[in-house]
Amino acid sequence: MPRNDKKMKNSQLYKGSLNTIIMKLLEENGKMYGYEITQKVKGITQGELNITEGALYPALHKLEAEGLLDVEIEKVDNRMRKYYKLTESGQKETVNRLSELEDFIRNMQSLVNPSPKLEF
Amino acid sequence: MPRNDKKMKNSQLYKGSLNTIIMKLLEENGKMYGYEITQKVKGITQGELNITEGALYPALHKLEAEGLLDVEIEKVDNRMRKYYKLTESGQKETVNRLSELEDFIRNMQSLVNPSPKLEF
DNA sequence: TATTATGTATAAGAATCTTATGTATATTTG
DNA sequence: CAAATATACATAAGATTCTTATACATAATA
Repeated sequence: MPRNDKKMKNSQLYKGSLNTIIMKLLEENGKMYGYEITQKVKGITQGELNITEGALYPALHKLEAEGLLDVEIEKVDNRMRKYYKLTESGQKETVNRLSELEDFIRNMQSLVNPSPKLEF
Repeated sequence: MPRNDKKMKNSQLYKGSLNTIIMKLLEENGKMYGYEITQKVKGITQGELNITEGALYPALHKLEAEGLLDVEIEKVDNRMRKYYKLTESGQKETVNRLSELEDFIRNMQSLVNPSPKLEF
């Protein structure tokens, strides 16, 4: 009966990174639909990151409301798909978000793996 | 009049990483007090990450309540300091958290910087 | 025929953080 | 010397993001 019994062991660390992930994937692939994004992320992370629908769809709607994404509905095999792509504004913002992500990763690496103290 | 005018441009990306940062610093430095942690993080990240008290102190209290940290109060220069250190349980958990962080960083790098498609 | 996969959606609640305060002492600056 | 800044802890209200659960619907598979 339970339709969704896949265990999400996603650590709290991923919190806050979903928007950046979505925008990066759209920048790379032109247009994608929600379900496709979840599968793509699962593939790239070898099953380690499973985006839940409860997180994904509200995020997509919000990015659209902010004018960063455009949507285009298609019907494939009698099933609805909502393709999202970056707007011009979204493309510019993606550059900023990716830059922030690089800073973030660099900072986290500095914290976790501090450069060894110089000895003389 | 405004006592706290430092701008926190911290992106949402850091959300969820505070506990891991705290535990790693304690693992590295033995014992630290709250204010010291904020200054250390600011230093390591060259001012890019400023932990707010509103995030830090509740996090420390929670880690203590979970049995991962021990606290020890000292008075220095007539000012109170609460030194925190990892419990045994906290040390074990730190290993897990750091492992999770490494996975997280690796996955984010895979997403942002995908290995180029092989061409023949 | 029942389950799994595909596909989108929302609501309730949890977790984490920002912002704004509050309290107190020490040090530095105008 | 008075005011501002630095040091040091604390909490409450609200925002944001996510998990969990549920809902609906069609296609493919067991």
